Formats: sequence, C-alpha cells, structure tokens
Amino acid sequence: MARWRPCRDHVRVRWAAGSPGTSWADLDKSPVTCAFRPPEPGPADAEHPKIPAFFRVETKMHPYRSHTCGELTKTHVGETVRLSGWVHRKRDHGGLLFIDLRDHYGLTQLVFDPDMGEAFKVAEQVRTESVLRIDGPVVARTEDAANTNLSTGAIEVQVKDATVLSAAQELPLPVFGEQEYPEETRLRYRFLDLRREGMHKRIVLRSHLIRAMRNSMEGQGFLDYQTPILTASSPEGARDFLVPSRLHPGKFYALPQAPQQFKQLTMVAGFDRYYQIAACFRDEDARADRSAGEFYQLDVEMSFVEQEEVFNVMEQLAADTFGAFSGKMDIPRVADKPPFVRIPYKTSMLKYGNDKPDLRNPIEIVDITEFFTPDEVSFKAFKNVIAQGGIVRGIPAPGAGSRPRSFFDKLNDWARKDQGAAGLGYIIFEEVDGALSGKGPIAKFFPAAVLTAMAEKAGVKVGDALFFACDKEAPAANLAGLARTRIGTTLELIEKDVFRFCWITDYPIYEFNETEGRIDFSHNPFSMPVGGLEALETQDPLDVMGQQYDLVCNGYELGSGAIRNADPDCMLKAFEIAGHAPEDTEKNFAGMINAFRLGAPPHGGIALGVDRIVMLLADQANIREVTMYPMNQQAEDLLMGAPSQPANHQLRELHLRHIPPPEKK
RNA sequence: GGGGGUGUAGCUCAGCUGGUUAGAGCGCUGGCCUGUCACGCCAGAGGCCGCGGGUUCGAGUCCCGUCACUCCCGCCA
Repeated sequence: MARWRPCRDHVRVRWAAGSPGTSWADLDKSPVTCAFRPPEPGPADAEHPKIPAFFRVETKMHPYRSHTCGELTKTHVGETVRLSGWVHRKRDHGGLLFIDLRDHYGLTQLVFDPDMGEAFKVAEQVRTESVLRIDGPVVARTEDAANTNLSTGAIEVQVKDATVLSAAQELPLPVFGEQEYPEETRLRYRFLDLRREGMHKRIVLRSHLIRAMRNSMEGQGFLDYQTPILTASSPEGARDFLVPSRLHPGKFYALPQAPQQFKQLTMVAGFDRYYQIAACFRDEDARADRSAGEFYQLDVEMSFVEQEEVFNVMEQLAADTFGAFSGKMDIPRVADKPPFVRIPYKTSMLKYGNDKPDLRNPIEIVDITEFFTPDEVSFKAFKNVIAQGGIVRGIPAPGAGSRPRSFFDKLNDWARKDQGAAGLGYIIFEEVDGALSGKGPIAKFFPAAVLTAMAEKAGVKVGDALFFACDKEAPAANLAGLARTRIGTTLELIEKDVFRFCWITDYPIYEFNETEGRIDFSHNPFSMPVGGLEALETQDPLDVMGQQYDLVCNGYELGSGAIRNADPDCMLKAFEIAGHAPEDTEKNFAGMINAFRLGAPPHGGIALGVDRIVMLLADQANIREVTMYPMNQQAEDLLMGAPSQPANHQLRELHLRHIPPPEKK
C-alpha cells in the first residue's frame, strides 16, 4: 500500500508505507515506490502542516515532470501531464506511433499522431533508451485497447509536445526483454544492465531489506556506530588490501577485513549495543556467492550477554527481514519461525557432511562403519580402509530403487572424477519373498541380518538405496555431504519456496592443520573457550569448545559470531596454543588487550552477510546479481577501470616503486 | 596456483562424421503500414568463426599452445 500526501498542482509524492519493509508482492502491486521516505512533518511547517518544506513545490510547471511513468490511472483522464523517462519500446505504425516511456516507477504508453507535426517527427527519429520529455492530455483507452499487464494500462498520453533530453546511440546491451547477456558486457555497461527490470528490482529490494535490518536493530535497542576504513593490518585471517602512507614512508594502512576489534572496543567503551552495515575488504579469490574484494556485513556486538541472547536478537532480525520479504512475486515463501534449530558442529558434520546444512534436503547421513567390520562381511575394499582408521558414512536415497542403472553409475563417476574419491558404493533394498534383500554390485558381501540392521540404522526401506562413502573421517564426511546434496537434488527431494534456518553451535576452538602439522584456530581467534583459561591449561586443545556459532539458511552460511574472549590472560594463552608467542599477541593486538585490562564487559556478537541474504530473498545463485557495481572474478571493475596504473608522481609521493613480476616462461 | 565449461554478426544462438559463397532471431539502415503493447510486411548492411601454430588437397569443425570470461578446488580469522 502507498499513502498520498496532498500537494499543489502537478507534483505528488508517494512512498511505501509498509513497515518494516515492502515485500516483492507489494512492489509488484505498487510499482510507484519512492526511493526515499519523506521526513516526518515538523511543527514549523505552518502553511502546509502536513507537507515537509523539502517537498513543497512552486505552482509553475515542473521543468521535467508532473507525474511519474508509473502513476497515471483513469482518475487522471483529462489532465494535461508532463512526463520524462527513457524510450523503452517503440511501435511505429507509420500513421500512428506508440512509445512506452519508462522511469524508476513504471511504464506509460504514449501515442503520437502525425497531426501533431513536430512531436511526431521527434518520436519517429528517437532511438530506444533516449531520454524524452513529453506534454499532453491523459486519455482513456478503449476496453479492447487496454493493457492489463501494466498498472497504467487503462490510459495513455496523447503527446502534443516532445523533447529529446538526451539522445542514445545504438546500444551494446538491450534494456528491453529478459534475454541473458554475457557478464562481461553487463559489467562494462552496468548502468544499462541496471535499467533492466530484474536488476533494477533486485537493487530496490536490497535497499528495502537494508532499511528493514536497520529498523529491526534500532527497534531492539542497537545504535549504528561508524568505524574506520583506513586501519591497521591484522596478522590473522585473510589477505589484506594495503594502502600506502604518504606521511610515513614504507608504512601502510590496511582496509578492514571486518570491524572486529573496533566493535569489541566499542563494547569496552560502554556503548552496550552496536550494529553497522559495515564494508569489509578481503583480498581473496571470488566465488559465485562471494564478491571479489569487498562485501557488506550486518555487524553486531552486545555487552553483558550469553549466546542465547545473541540468538534471540538475530532470530528477531530474521523474522523482520525474511518474514517480511519472503513473498516472491506471486509465490508465497515460508521462513522458519524462531527459535531456530540448534545443531552442534559435530552432529552437523555427521548428519550433513558440513557445517552449513541445507535443511530443505530431508536426507540424513549415518555412520555405518560397524556393519563393515564383522567377519561374515567379506567386502575387503572398505575393510582395508577401516583398518587404517577409516570410517563409512551411509547416504540414504529414498525411492532410488526405481532409478535406472545409469543413475548409480553417474553418481559413482561424479565421486571418482569430480571429487577424486575412490567411488560411492551402494546397495538397493528390495523385497524378495517377503524379506528385505540387497541388490547391486556389493550387496552379495553382506549377510541378510547385517543388511537388515544396516537398513534399520540408516532408516531406509524397500525401494530405497543406500550409498557409502568410505575414507578417513574428514574426507568421508565431506564426500557424504556432497553426495547428500547431489542425491537430494537429482531425486527432487529439496523443499521449494522455504527458508530453513539453523544455528550451528559448539565449534571446537582449534583444529589440527594436517599440511602444516600445527594447531590452528578453527573459527574465530577472539572467541571465548568453554571453560575459559582453565580449560586451555588442563585439556587437550583439540577437545576445547568455543562459544562460537554460525547462522545457516538453505545451505548458505549467513553469519558467524561468538562470545568473545575478553580476558587478557586467556587470550594470550589461546593465541599461544595456536603458535603465537605472547609477546607477539601483545604487540599485534595491543589496543584490544590493553582495553581488556582497563574494564571490559563480557560481550559477544555476530556478523551477517548482507549480500547473501539479498541473494536468498531475490532467489539468485550469483552475488553479482544483487550488487550494483560488482567487480568481475578477476577483481576488476570493468566500468571504472579499476585497478589502474598510478601516475609516476603519485608513486613518488608515496615513496613506492613498481617491481614487475618475473616473466613467465 | 590447479581443474572443468564457454568463446561464430552489436546481442542470443545454429553450423552434423572436415567439403562449394558461414546461417537464424533480436538490434541496426531504408521503404510500407492509424490501435499496437515481443506490432506487422519488404529490402539491405553487418563476420580476422577469441588469438597463434600445426595436420590436411581443403579447418568454424581435428591437434597443440595461448588469451578472455565463467564455475569449482586451494584461499576466505
């Protein structure tokens, strides 16, 4: 719904009134959704108490428009209007010519009659995507000429006067239509791509979503505080983007990978509840769901809290965003209601093969190592792996029994060729003479009793299949997880039009790095270990849990957070276990450690990936579809030409000299 | 750094086991058309078949290399 404010003459202002946001469905119903929201009227505005001064307009004709291209209806018939917009589409009948004029708000059909002389000539010559201003009366269309697909389809404007405000040359990329185009072209001409309906709508959705996030956070007592962009490099984490210092030769700033330390310092500074839509910069390679170089997080931190309170705030945020925006065009989508399922990390790795499970997929992996070890089971291939510390994970494939042999062969090929695994064994369960029986290349190695027990543990029935992933624990779990996704997708078991959330909890604080042969932080180095300093001093580090958690939706990691380690001694010890000498930690995190020695509240928080949330709500698999000006996979901005070579004088000022990389042979 | 896919007209794509002059739709140019909304009809222009090398009587097609884009692995506290 939209509200109107009375206003003089030709200018009207309309804005979306839905709070906290407007759904896709609302956007569709109401293409006139103003990009800005007027401020509340102030008492000083005496003459027009309801109209903010900002919107008061002189009575003379506006130079560009009296209405937008999305708002004219039958009620305007008879009015003379002025419209400006882009020539979306032209239909030239020789003696009669139609133009669909487009702006942010919608489309209006213009009619040009040869009797109009000049205006008709302008229309004949104007090319699509030129910017046009017209004047003329609104006339009703006859019933059979009306276009019900258009909000303005009941009327058209009979053009009396037309001016080309900006002529467009031949287009490298058509705006009209839904055809797909090479991404390189789209990025080079991003401003044209953004004119197209789908992109335009997604960017508006993104804006509404961010407003809803802010509303939700403010409503829950959080305040937005800005943190620096030019900051110090941090030894942990991703590769930094460095910015040379002019005043300090040889020294560099780093762009923040996240405002992690600043938000913790903000808690020490007593601000209690912080949030920010924060730009984060990491010099790592891009993926479909990961932008090159930079991305945005809803960054959150709170004082005097435990894990549950962070969850509560985020679940409310999810309800205010996913709840409010879950409608997609005319398809209703359902978002899980709080509280979300909590899944310990270990359970997730077992049942789903990763720590970002897609709970729309009903398949659950089980450990079935025990069925491969008895003497009466003669399947040597797996026995050998198990003898060397391997395990077997079973992936049920409900209803796969009726699939052709090629279904099983394809999965096997995929496991071997794409995943570099030894393969995926399988057994198809069927009924023979009233008893459960196994079919497939390896079924013959299992006595009936073992098959029955295995089927029971895996929850598979007659007509189902069970796949096996056998390897050391980590690769077996990983392969099982990938197979789970693949099988669920192929068998069309994935729920549609739902958002399934969960919290992954109880992460181990460390993990063993096989290649480097050392202990690394597994999650976030600033997390409080369960049991604190004592746990670090008395337990095997690999057994210590961290108070850290991820928020997951439909297989995407939306965000990650922790209750922080705000005890200096515990922090030094935690870093020491991960191979950082206390004096290094003191130096690298001097600001924060000192802060913790001067009165730090217990605190914790989380950061959510804004871009990924928009991806989910806009139903897109590629993050660049919801980003206005993204870089390509090689981290180049094709529109602005970044990165670019600096001028010599710039380098001199920064005390830098370019050393080209060695030539490749 | 590694693996996969793609690359033919401005754009989307077809082009078979190698074989005459490389096609279609959209767009563009010109002409016709007074109710279209993907308007219609007629005509035309437009191609280093990503680039380099090779095999062959002959390469868009086969082989080798290379570049670009993209997806994935590594990486992303």
